This record gives sequence, structure tokens and C-alpha cells, in this order.
Amino acid sequence: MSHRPVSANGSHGIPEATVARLPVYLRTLYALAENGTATVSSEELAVAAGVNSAKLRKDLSHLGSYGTRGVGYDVEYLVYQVSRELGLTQDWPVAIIGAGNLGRALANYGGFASRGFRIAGLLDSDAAVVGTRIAGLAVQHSDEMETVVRRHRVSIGVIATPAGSAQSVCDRLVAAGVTSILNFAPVVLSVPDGVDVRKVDLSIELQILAFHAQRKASMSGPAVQVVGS
Amino acid sequence: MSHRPVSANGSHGIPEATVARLPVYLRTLYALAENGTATVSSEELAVAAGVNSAKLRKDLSHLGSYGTRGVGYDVEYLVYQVSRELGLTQDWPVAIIGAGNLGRALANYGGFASRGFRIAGLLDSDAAVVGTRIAGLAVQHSDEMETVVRRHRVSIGVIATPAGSAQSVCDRLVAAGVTSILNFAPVVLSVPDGVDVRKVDLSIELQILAFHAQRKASMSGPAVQVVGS
DNA sequence: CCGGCTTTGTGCAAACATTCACAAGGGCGT
DNA sequence: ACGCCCTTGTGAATGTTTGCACAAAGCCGG
Repeated sequence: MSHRPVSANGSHGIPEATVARLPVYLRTLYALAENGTATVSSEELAVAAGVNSAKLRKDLSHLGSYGTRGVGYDVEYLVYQVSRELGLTQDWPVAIIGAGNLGRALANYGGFASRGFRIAGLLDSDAAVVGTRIAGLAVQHSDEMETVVRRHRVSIGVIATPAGSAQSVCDRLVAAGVTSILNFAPVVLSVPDGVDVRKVDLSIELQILAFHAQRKASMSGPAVQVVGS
Repeated sequence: MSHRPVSANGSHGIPEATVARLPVYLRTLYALAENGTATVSSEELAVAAGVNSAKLRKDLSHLGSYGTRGVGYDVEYLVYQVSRELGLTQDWPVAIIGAGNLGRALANYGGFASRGFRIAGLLDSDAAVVGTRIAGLAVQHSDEMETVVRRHRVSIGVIATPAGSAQSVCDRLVAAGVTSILNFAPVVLSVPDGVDVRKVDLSIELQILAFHAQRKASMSGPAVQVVGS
């Protein structure tokens, strides 16, 4: 998935597949904690997180031995350990580029600011939008990108611009020092080594669903599942 | 990723990893076609799509032998073949539940309607939003969900509601006949067998980036890369 | 203090995915 | 018509992920 090959897997090296699931466990653990649950077994947590319990145990085992045999995991303690592993015990200033529908949705998204992510800037190149307040934040002009990144030590940039400007915005972010990018524009970004890109593409997800839907449709269609005559 | 295990791999069975990349190839091919390119080699296409060329060839080989040795692939023909495989030669009516910031962003998203996906309905439970027009579409009340699904034969539902109502919306969609769901709410949906769920979670993507960013930060930190004394 | 019950942590094997490297095949110039 | 050159399609090797199944380990009741 366009990621460095976990270089040598040396010091501790958590598998990428595991990293992708940790946030799900974390969210599930928060829900349990709010619920008043103090202790949870791998089986219960696995069901709530929608995975197999053996997988969950192996995933957690990469962080250390934080469970108690015969009992399970202490919810609060596990929340802390997972958070620490994900780097959520520190604050991550984020810059959002593009204050269109999507950028606005992102700025207003609660789960965004909640877990250690702070919106350091919301930028747009459209003069008509600059200056308006969204989620308590004044939209700044794209010209300020470098200033905002440097002043707030932004290391994560979110690209919510049209496809056409995504690559140039990306280049400017990287030049200003951003090393992690979350890209919502439907283009393949090219970045230098050492910069991490993750993409979210609504259209791709729909197409994958369409593929499976088509498969399902052709199953109950002609020449399959013909029972009896 | 929470998908049926490609049951028996019988008739043709394209690997899930390949299916997830086909939309990227398709988008790249469209860009090439608009560019006037008639023929493309696996190497060129792979670079443009951001993957390894051997992987691309193996992926395409699952659809059939559509290339010409010594020459490459005919762009237009490949577009057709990939589209057909993904089920995009037919029309997919989609219902979006939730007309908040995200639902609105989705409805306005161009790439949405472009490739065979048609918004059959945009629903919300908030009476203040019902009736307003978004992207040329009147928002309907959630009570209409079943009616809309049945009338337009919707098989793909998009959940863009708050986490709290996601599961119940999901249940209603499934009961009305929807078998594919794209979930933007930060919860694990539980669905009966035969229903496909894909999730998009902004917060999870950010957390994965934070993990890698933390790792990068600790690399250039103390006790690593000490050159010389 | 001990034996039984429960649940973790993990060795191992199978499934899946990626990458290399090259034989098979097709066009093009002569 | 022939042979050269280029690119596909794919066997085999390697790496990653999953899931089973069970030994190791902690708690609790007696």
C-alpha cells in the first residue's frame, strides 16, 4: 500500500496490517471504557472490533504482554498502550488544504480533533472563502501554506483540493517540511522518499463494492444454483 | 479486510488485492485516453498508477490476455475491459443517508456520478434539512428510506450519519434490500452474511500516519544515525 | 496450598500477495 | 520471408498475513 517495506523489521517493527487495525481496537476500547467496562477478554474485544480473536491477540502481542491470562485485558491500561504505540500521546498539528465541501466536512468532523489531532490551519485558494469561519477557524489563503506549516510545525497535511491542484499543493507541503500526507484527491501523488502518503478515494470504494455486487448478482442469475429441474 | 474469502476461487476469482487496484488503473487509463494516448506499456501504466509493473501485469492477466507483446495495451480497449470487470458498464443507483457536511460533500462529489453511479436519494432525519436542494437533489426524510430503496432498486447504500445512528440505518437499509454498504461512520457495523461493508474512516487514516510519523521522528532522534564521534 | 478453570501468547502451517526473471509471442524493418 | 527487438504473461521464489490449536500462566474456590 505505497509504504516503505518496514525497513529490516529491526528494533520492534509492527506489521503494517496490525498498525492498520490498532485504531479500530482503540476506538472499540474507548467505547468499552465509556460503558464502564474495566476488563475485556480477547474474544469480547475481537467481536466488538469485528475481527478474529487470535488475530487480535497476535496484534496486541506485538506491543508487549499487556494481558492477564485467565482474565483478559485492563481496558484503561490497554487504551494507554495502544495510544502510545500509535503516537497519540503527543499532539499532531494538521493542516487542511481546500475548504470546499470536503474540507469543511473534515474541519467539522469531531473525531478529528478528539484524539491528539489539532487543526493548525484551514487553507483555500478561493478568495471568496478566505476569511470565513469554519468550525471556529478562519480560512486562510493558500499563500500562507508555508508560513502555517513552519509556524505550527505541521507534519501532517490533508489534501482536500480538486484533483488538478493536488500534486502542486503536495509539492509545496513537502517543500515546507510536511512528511505525512492524507490525500482525498483522486490522483496518484508522487513524493520523495521519506514522505508517507495515504489516500482516501470515495469513488474507488464504490467501484470495489460494485465489483462484489455484480458478482453477487451473477450468482443468483442464470445457470447457477439451479436446484432440481 | 472483512470480505468473504473469495469462496473456492472457482469460476474466475480475482484476488481481492487486485480488485482494489483495478479502479486506480481505470482512473489512470482515463487520464491517458484524455491525453490522446492510444497505447500504453505495462511499465508506463504502472508508473502512472504508482505500482510495480510486474504486479500490474499480473493483475491485468486475471481479466484475460488483453495486451499485445512487444507493443503494450490499447488504452480504450483496456478501459472497457476493466470497466466491465468492475461492473461499471451498468448503472448503480446509490442512496446516501445523512445530509450533514459529509453527505453534502459526497453528493457534490463529481467523480461520484461520473462512472456509473447515480444518486437515487439523499436522506436525512433532520426536518430542517429535508426539502433543501443539494447538487440538484431534494433531501428526503429518512422515513422514505425503504420507499427510495425499493423504488429505485438501490443496492448500494452510503452511510454518512453520526456514529450513533449508523447501525440502525444499516439495519433498515439491509432489510429494504441493500446488499452493499459504504460506511463513513466510525463504528463497526454488523450485517448478515451476503452483505458487503466497506468503511472509510478519516480518523483511522490519520492515526496510521501518526504511527509512521512517530517512527520517523524517533529515527533521527537520539542514539540513531550517530555519524562520527 | 493445591487443582481446576479460564484466557493469554505463540509455534506452526496454510493461504494470500509480491517480486523476480525469463520464455513465449508479436510487430517491424529489411 | 526472416530475424531482431520489445513487451507481455507467468512459473517459481520470497515475503506477509491469517488462523488453528495448545502449552504456559494467572486467578479462585475449597
